[in-house]
Amino acid sequence: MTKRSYQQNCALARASDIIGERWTLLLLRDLAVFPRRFKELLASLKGIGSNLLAARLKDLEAADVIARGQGDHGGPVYSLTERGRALEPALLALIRWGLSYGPENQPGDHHHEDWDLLALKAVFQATRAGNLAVTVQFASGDFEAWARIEDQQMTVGLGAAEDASIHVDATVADLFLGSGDPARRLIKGDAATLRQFMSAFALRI
Amino acid sequence: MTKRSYQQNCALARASDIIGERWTLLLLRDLAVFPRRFKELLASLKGIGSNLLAARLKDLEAADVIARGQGDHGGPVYSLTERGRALEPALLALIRWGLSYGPENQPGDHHHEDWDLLALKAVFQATRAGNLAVTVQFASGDFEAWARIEDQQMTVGLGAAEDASIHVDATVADLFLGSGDPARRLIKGDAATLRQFMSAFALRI
DNA sequence: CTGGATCCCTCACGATACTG
DNA sequence: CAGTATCGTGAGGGATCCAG
Repeated sequence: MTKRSYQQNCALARASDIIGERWTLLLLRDLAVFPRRFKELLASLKGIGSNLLAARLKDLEAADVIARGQGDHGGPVYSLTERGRALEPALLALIRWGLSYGPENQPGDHHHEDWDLLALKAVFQATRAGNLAVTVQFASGDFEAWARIEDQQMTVGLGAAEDASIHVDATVADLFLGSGDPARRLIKGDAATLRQFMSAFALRI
Repeated sequence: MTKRSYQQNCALARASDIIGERWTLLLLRDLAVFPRRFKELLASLKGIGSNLLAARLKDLEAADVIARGQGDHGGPVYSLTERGRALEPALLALIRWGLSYGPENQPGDHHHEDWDLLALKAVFQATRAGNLAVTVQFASGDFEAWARIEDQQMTVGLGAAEDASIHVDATVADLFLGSGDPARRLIKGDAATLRQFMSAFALRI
């Protein structure tokens, strides 16, 4: 397995050598939200082929972008290293650019609710957050995730957050792109705070 | 020419559909500094093959990322559209990440001085610039470029800037990575201002 | 059953030759 | 000079197989 390289002494070319191959950015997108196992990645990256996924994981691990750990179930779990997490600003910048093509769904497109969590982070505007401190719990079907704003920083994650003061019966897309008053999604918490939370994001940039 | 797509309703996947193919980011890197003609791109992207370059240019033009214009010499010249320029933050973020692998040259790597102009923009720190307003002219061999700081913004370009108050006999790499006192590169201008200019960049982030 | 490895076919890539 | 045409090669994609 001899890796192909652009052979250019340029930071962008070096970055492209590592994360520029097909599927790699999307793979890192998934890991940016939560550690994943092989099967989950295979399901998320529809069409990748298990051999290619294995090769990508191996290369990224060798490049110190991801690490292979041990999950609760005993099997391997992949997560970002520090260097991998350092990619997040670049991912968010690319997402912002991609959003300029509109959030519209193309017929036949796949969709995972998890992806919207990173998109949400991409359109978060620290200056709009003020001194807001809140954690919002999303739940819809088998999708369960949270988003927290605190100290003008935003963090997201999968699963349940114990400190969530607001619970909505919605995915991220439901809440931000759905029709009607978002407040009707509320299961628990204050409608005004939810509005304040939502106003911290600029869907159109 | 049916384009391959990830078919995911995700901004990052949509961005990858457009600028995620091999060579594309490097091609846009070149155009981000200056409009280019076919031959120049072919020379910069060593190894691309003229058919592939032609295909990439066509796809990017169709996606409204680049535009094909007419140069002084009568031949076609490619430049970024507004949407292409909107990619710059993402390019700079990727460059910053790539820089964490160090600026060291690998044996056999190609290098164009132009690439360092974008890298310089990537490590520019507005907060360090203060109220500095200066244009620095680089010249070394057939390389001629300028970098301007004004209103805590930085711009770069190829060629000569009439308003350059500082002239150095150096490439960007010479000035920032070269050994010895940078001031000895001065041809015209104030050494203290040059130091101030250089201190507006954080090569290590 | 999960986490891969192996195989094989196809297509995108890369080099070169050629044309307006 | 700016591409187009052609073609060999290797990476990608899909299915299947194997080990823990």
